[in-house]
Amino acid sequence: MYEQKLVLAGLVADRLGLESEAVWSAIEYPPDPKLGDLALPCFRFAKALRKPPQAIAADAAEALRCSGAFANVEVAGGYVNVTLRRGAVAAEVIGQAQRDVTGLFSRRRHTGRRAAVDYSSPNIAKPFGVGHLRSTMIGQSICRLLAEDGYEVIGINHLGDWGTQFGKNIVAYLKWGDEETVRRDPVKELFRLYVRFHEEAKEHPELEDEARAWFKRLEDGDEEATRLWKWFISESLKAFEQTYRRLGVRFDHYLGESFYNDKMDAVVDELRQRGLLAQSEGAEVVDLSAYNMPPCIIRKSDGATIYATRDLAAALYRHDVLGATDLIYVVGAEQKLHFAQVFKVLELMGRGWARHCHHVAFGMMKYNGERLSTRRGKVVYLEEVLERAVEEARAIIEEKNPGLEDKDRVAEAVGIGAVVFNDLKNNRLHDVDFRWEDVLNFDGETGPYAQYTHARACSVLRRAEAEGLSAAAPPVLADDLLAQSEWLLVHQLAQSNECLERAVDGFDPSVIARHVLDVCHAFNRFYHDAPILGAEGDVRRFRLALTDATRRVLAHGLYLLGLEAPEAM
RNA sequence: GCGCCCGUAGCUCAGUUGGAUAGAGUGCUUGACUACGAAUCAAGAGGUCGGGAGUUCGAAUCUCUCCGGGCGCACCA
Repeated sequence: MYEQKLVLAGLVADRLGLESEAVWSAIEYPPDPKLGDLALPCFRFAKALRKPPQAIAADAAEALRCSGAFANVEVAGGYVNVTLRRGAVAAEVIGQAQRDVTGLFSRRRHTGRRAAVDYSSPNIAKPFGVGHLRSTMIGQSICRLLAEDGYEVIGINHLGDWGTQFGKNIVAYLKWGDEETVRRDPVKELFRLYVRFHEEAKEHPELEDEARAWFKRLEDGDEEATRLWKWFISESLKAFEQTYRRLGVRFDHYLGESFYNDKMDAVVDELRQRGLLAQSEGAEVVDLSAYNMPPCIIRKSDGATIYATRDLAAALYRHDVLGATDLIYVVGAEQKLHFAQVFKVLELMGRGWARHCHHVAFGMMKYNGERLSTRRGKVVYLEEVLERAVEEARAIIEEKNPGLEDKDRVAEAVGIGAVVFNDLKNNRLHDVDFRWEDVLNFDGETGPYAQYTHARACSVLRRAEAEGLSAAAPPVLADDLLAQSEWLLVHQLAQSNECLERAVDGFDPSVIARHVLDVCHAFNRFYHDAPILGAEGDVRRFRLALTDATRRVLAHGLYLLGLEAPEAM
């Protein structure tokens, strides 16, 4: 649709003496396809041109008609409604999808930029709950979206691998744990020990002192403490990586908080040199009152650094060492103020690139309306959610398609697809209340629906191939040979690039999820409305090519969301 | 108290950045498989876009105000 809009904008801009960009951004889609395929409301030009909108619309329509570029141009009130040469446009859109789906989605606007995306970032020795799915899958999808639009992407897992909690882990392990049990199920066992620590500490507060002492030893490089700490990390990572593999998630770097331990002094020194550091209530802070924010604490009153210091060091590392031009943080909305402070301090440190730092916030995951809290042991394990969803998928396959090959692999793809899609389809910022019924629902606006539609298209194409029919390059049909449902599908496919742009600009995978659903709906409607294999000649060739284009767009859209697209299910 | 986010159908949510008659899914009622896959499609009922005021040709969208919910507001991350 991009080409068509360019042509329209250019013609109208020339005639009216406006900027092409201004016309372009005014173009929209009519509410009813009977009105046309593109619409240009002329109200906003009235003031500048000092003419009534109707006259402007008439003038613009005249220019469009003369050009002969469109099938039909009508004026309705202050609107110009344009009907495209549908046969030609359809062939072009389908051809594009078949040659290179990526090209249908993206104009690669950001080549030459490198984005460091910080996502997932679970805490070591704590369970991977459903809540972590948000950062993980939103982050993963954003990585793919940015790469699609030309960015070079670096995915970073900023593991929570440092802090006083490790003193607690060590104490609890030495008192109540054993190597064998930890090895068997590291995360669950370490977490069990951690929860027990908190329970026992209520009765025996001296445990807290012991934990602090052990963390101090860790900071001082004590051999025993370091050994245990490293062991906890490697065991936890094994478990996390298993989950990441199931989800199809991968990182370029695992750079945990501890990685920046030796990089924070430089930050503090620079802040001091620049005169940004102030004493306040015994702590060293950057005063941000001029920006209507509380001070950013750099050093606590006991001299220790804090997470803002660490995030500053991490940002500098990502920019200076990793060469990132854009820093993306996929972290919960509750940390909004923290990131606003960190970005502001970077700016005050003279880092102009601070304006390319983005906190991609998302709402909280709740369960029965309550906040999930690992500390209080309130967790829904992600592995359990995935397992139940996969079981559900397997049961449905047994019922509907017992002869399917590769049942296990497909059940895995569909079950996990349901969970992931459910998390990506809505506005990031909404809090979500986790409900089993939502996750285990495979009908309607769901991942399995999208996967099913894809498999259905594949199925038609398989049959076509078996009959020796080609789905390659579509013929150009006469406009009136195109059924309404066919055109609506083409029109939907053609909007892929604007969806990608909106998704990238807003760091919002849900735009793609919605688009995938819209394509599915349009395809299924077309599928019911028009026989594909039962048609003949050019019409059949066209419909097969359209089916093939749809299949490609769906597979790619699902990829951008991090879902698999099985060819049968 | 201050700041940010959210409020649209019974429920979960879209709404192309101020445009035409506010749309999906789900649930409910109903129709379509001897049919290229029914994990599908179609039809119906269901709305004071939280309330009120303002801005203008035009507001779910922008401004103000009130109500309701969430999150944050210095030594946890």
